[in-house]
Amino acid sequence: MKVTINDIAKMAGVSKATVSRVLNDSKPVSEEIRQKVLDVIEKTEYQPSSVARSLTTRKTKLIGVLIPDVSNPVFSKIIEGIESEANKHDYNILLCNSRYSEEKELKYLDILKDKEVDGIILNSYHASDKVSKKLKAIDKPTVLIGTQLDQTTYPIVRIDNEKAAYEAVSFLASSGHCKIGMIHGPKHDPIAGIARFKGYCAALDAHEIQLDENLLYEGHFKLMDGYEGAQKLIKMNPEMTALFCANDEMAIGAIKGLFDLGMHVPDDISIIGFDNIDIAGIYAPSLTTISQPFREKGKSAMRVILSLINREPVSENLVHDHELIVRESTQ
Amino acid sequence: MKVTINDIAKMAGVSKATVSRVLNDSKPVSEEIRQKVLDVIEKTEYQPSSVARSLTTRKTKLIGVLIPDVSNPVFSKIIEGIESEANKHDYNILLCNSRYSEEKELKYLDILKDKEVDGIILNSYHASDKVSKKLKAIDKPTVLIGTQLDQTTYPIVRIDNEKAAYEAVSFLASSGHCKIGMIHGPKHDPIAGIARFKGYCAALDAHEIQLDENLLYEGHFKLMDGYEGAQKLIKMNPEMTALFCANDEMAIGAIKGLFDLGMHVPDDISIIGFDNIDIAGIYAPSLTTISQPFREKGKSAMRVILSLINREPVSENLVHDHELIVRESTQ
DNA sequence: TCTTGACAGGAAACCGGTTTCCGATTACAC
DNA sequence: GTGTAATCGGAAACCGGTTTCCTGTCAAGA
Repeated sequence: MKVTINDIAKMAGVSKATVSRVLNDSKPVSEEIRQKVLDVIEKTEYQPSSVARSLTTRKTKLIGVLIPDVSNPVFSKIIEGIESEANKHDYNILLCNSRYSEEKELKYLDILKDKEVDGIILNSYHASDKVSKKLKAIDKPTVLIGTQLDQTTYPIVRIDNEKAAYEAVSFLASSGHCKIGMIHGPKHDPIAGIARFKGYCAALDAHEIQLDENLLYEGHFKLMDGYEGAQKLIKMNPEMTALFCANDEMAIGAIKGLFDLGMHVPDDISIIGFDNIDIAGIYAPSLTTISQPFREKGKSAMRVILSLINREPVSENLVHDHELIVRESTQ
Repeated sequence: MKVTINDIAKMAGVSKATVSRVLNDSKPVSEEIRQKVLDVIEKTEYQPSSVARSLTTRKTKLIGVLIPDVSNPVFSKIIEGIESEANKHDYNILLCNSRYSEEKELKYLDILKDKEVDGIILNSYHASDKVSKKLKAIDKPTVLIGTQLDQTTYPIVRIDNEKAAYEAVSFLASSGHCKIGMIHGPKHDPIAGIARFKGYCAALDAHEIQLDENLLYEGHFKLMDGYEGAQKLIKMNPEMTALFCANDEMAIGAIKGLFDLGMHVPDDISIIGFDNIDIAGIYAPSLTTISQPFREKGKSAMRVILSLINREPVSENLVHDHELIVRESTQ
């Protein structure tokens, strides 16, 4: 049977209150008794039950991390950042993988309430009203990563997606391209979908290039979206010389799609991605892309959660730096 | 303030025992009272505290998953499998990322004990005696994935690494290659290190090829290990026509390393990897490799844990199928 | 010497559930 | 009408900690 605080108390000949005090340094205990208690604890390898402790302290040392897809490197790197920071402060990660389903997101929010996590880090895909409402009902320290929620004021950790897209497209325009296509994300995604598209528009505008609906294709960040999108766009616009993709996966799909039509990157067409995932640097041709610090974003989010838990002031809007990384896929 | 079972009891005019019975169907309750209780629960949006429940039931519905690196797709896919199966049965994942450090592995095992998880899935990197001992002390349902631990009899979920490596190298030999190098893993890794190397030896043996120490290079599964290893091997053995790498990352590194020396895959040299990570199919040239079902392994592990928790019999050794996927990097 | 205050440590309440034990009510058989 | 069994629901113990409250002891000050 597991040894409890009562066993320790009996064996040390003290009350369990005293044992608790020794464990937590919550009140002075004479050196003599303290040593006796510590000896017994050592001998029995006693480890207090965090479940019991949580019941009284109302703290679980658990942080719920809700993301759409663990196996997507974008999210797993964020998790890694969160974990490393959490670990430093004795917090643990309750992993919630929504698989891009709103139903699962909502279900997980219920679970997080039930488990009484100390904080929630939300990287949502379906930033819906329902999610927003449920989150409010849970009423725990919450941070959003790359997510926008209406009618809420949770701190947000992000990069300036619009500016980053602006820089990417400006780079293309400055390099002499004027027929620049874009494979953008879905409209319901305010971050990777809308913001990056806005940046694209703004850059065209700044370079006095007319926005052309025929140069646009909507994808869902999957390889095949890039593959099909690139093929469709180049067929409709043989004069297109550059293509901006809202993420690296679609960019690589685009390179493949164009290759299968006999076109070569960057000789025939320049391509820029977004995110700088590992493959981007390894792929042939290596991918020009926007790099964003996923691990750092995770760490920031965790730090904000800690501040919220400790009721320290936090900034509402933590914008991380991005960087345009020029490689072989553009010219 | 949070609403508790006592509040519900008072509002419904019953005892909290009755509320508990309604919640758990643990004893018959008259329809009239049941409805009254359910109404109050609905109205108040009451959700019982899983912390309090865990204290009495001694069950946390938490599964500790200990892996070396979340951001490695190999592991994140396993996690995905675990999560999807766990979710079906109302279990949750406590994520433990050891970052390949034994110290962190041991620390996390302490945390798992402290948190009183219902089960542990261990994909260890340092399968040391200390880990083994600590695991025994925790005394919880445990499953190993791709890990060997001395002096223990935990169920193991795995593929037949030796046979898979044997098939890969046999494929090369049957294709006419007889100078076949290998970039293998470290010797302290009984699975991806030793077993795959053994398979390599066995295949050479079966094709009556002499093992040549000069054709071997030890790496740690990193891209750069493959890059440097391939360059070193080809310089020492210009006659080498095929190279088997213990994982895909090293294989891709090898392709790059050889490319930078002016050699082309597969025209000048054939390369086989291991794992079939996403990049393998996308890379140019696409990689011939051994595919293993990571998600399925995760699911299996979780199923075994569930069986252990329910005290059902389990098989000690769950071997999943692998598959040789022939692509462009071999000829 | 007596009073006062500081301080260590114990008893007990409490956190929010589950479960055992028991009593009250009702139904049924004789 | 009485005895017995079945059934529903309440009181209380319990899970393993933390914390409040209180008591007894001892030292310092008057």
